[in-house]
Parts: sequence; structure tokens; C-alpha cells
Amino acid sequence: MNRRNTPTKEAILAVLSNSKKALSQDAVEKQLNIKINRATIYRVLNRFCEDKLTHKIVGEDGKQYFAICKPCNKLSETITHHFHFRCLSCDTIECLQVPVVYAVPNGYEVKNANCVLTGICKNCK
Amino acid sequence: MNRRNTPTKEAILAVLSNSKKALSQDAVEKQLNIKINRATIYRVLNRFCEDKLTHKIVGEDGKQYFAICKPCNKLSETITHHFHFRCLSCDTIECLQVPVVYAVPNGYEVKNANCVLTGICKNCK
DNA sequence: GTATTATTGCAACTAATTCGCATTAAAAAA
DNA sequence: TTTTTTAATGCGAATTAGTTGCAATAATAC
Ligand SMILES: [Mn+2]
Ligand SMILES: [Mn+2]
Ligand SMILES: [Zn+2]
Ligand SMILES: [Zn+2]
Repeated sequence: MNRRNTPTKEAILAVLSNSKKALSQDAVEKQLNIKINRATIYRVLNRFCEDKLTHKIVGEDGKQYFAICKPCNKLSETITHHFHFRCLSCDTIECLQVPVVYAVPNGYEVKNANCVLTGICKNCK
Repeated sequence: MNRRNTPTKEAILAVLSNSKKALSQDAVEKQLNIKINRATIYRVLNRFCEDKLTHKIVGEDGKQYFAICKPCNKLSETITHHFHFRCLSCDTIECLQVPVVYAVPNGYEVKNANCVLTGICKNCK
């Protein structure tokens, strides 16, 4: 199933590129200047993830956030797993350039990591 | 608002105590031998969290899991933030005795951490 | 025993995400 | 350039997890 170029895809990608924060479907929709269907936005975002263009973070609010972050693209696989920070005040999630370090017990195979720190961000203090 | 002792509370606590894994509301309900309302289970679990008897983990599946784990009770605040592991095969979350280590940029205040590794657990390999 | 109010059950509700299906439109083929 | 193929989209309905209002129940204090 080959990917196709569509205005929808471009628009959503542009929004993500211009954002320093990870965005929820809702946030993406609000920042779009064209009207795109909710389900479609989810589908596009998930396709981006499949293609490793973005990554998905799940907050302790249980919501999905999507980010295309600099670290992810330029650095090695190791730092690909980095911490995220969710500010309780401005309710945004951002990628921190802080690698996730851990060691798992024998016999465990880690495929992914979802690490979110919560608190108050620099701007909101 | 003082807490009261009820059979419901005892039953749910017993289930959590006997479990080596973190449990969702659904999982708790299934393991109970008495019938307790869904909303009530959530309320009891959240009360446990308020009272620091349990802690809540949110998986990348967006669901809430509750655990009363050994490390949490006997160790210091520092290790209270530990990694969790969610097995994609048996779909359970467990507390790892692996501390979460990080350093945040200046001006950030961390209040909580939700760190979940995903993959295949020892048993399922 | 009586009063107070935390706890519970039930049903309705909310919010986030997904899904089925018909329609549209990229891109490949002719 | 037209035709064909099928990925992408829109819409509405469905699903899932969790919450909330409210009346009934029951633990605890008096
Ligand atoms: Mn990132
Ligand atoms: Mn734990
Ligand atoms: Zn903030
Ligand atoms: Zn497993």
C-alpha cells in the first residue's frame, strides 16, 4: 500500500513541523486553516507514526500526542527514547532531549518506551 | 472526610495485594468474588491512590492500572518513581524495581513520572 | 439508639478513538 | 490523455474507559 501525497497530509505535516510541542488530534485540528475530518486526522497521524515520521506519546491523561521532534530525526536510535514533559498548567507535552536510561531484568525484551514527566514547565513558573 | 472500613474496600485491597501485577478496573472486577459496581471500583481505587496506598500507571494503551507494590512501600521517595513494563503478549503491567533517572532543564519542576516500557515479558518469551 | 455523612449502586453522560462504508482523487497503467 | 486501481477522505455510528448526579445504604461518632 503505497502512500499518496494529499493536501490533507501536507497540511497536518506542516502543523506538526511548525510546533515545538507534541500535539493531540484536537490541537492539530485547531491549528489547521483547512477543515479536516477528525477521523482522517487520526488516520494521517497514525500513518506518520508507521512511517516513523512522527512518534506518539501517551500522557497520564490517557490522551495521545504526536510529535515530529528534532532529536528523533538527527540522533541515533538510543536517544530516540527520550523523556517527555507535560505541564499541568499550560497542558502541553514537549520532547525533552533527555535519554531514557534503564536496565530490565533478564528475559525481558523492550520494544518501546513511553516516559512522561509531569509538573510545571519553565514558562509557567 | 474520614475513611470508613467496608467489605468493598477490603475485597478490592485483597485483590491488589494478592496480585503481582498492576490491575485495571476491569481486571480487579474479574478477580473479585463479590459483585461490586464499576464506578465504585474506580472510586475505591482512586481513594487508595489519594491515600498513597496504591499508585496509578497509565499505559500507552491509554488505560489506567493500579498497583500496590512492594518497592513503593518499603523504599524511599526516590525509588517511588520506577519503571513499569507492559507485555504486549499477556497484556499485563508490572512494577520493575528499576528507578527512573533523569535530569530536567532549568526551570522545570517535576511532580510525577509515568514511565512504561513495552515489549515481551519473561514468561511470554 | 440516633445522627452524621462516607460509601455504594445505578443510570446517564462525557471524551477520545476507532470503524464501516460509500465517495473522491492520487498515481499507475494503458 | 483517458482509464484503471486503490489509497485517502468524510460522515456517522460504534466502542471503550472513565466520570458524575443522585438517591439509598451503612459505618462510625455521639
Ligand atoms: Mn520526541
Ligand atoms: Mn510500583
Ligand atoms: Zn507550562
Ligand atoms: Zn507477558
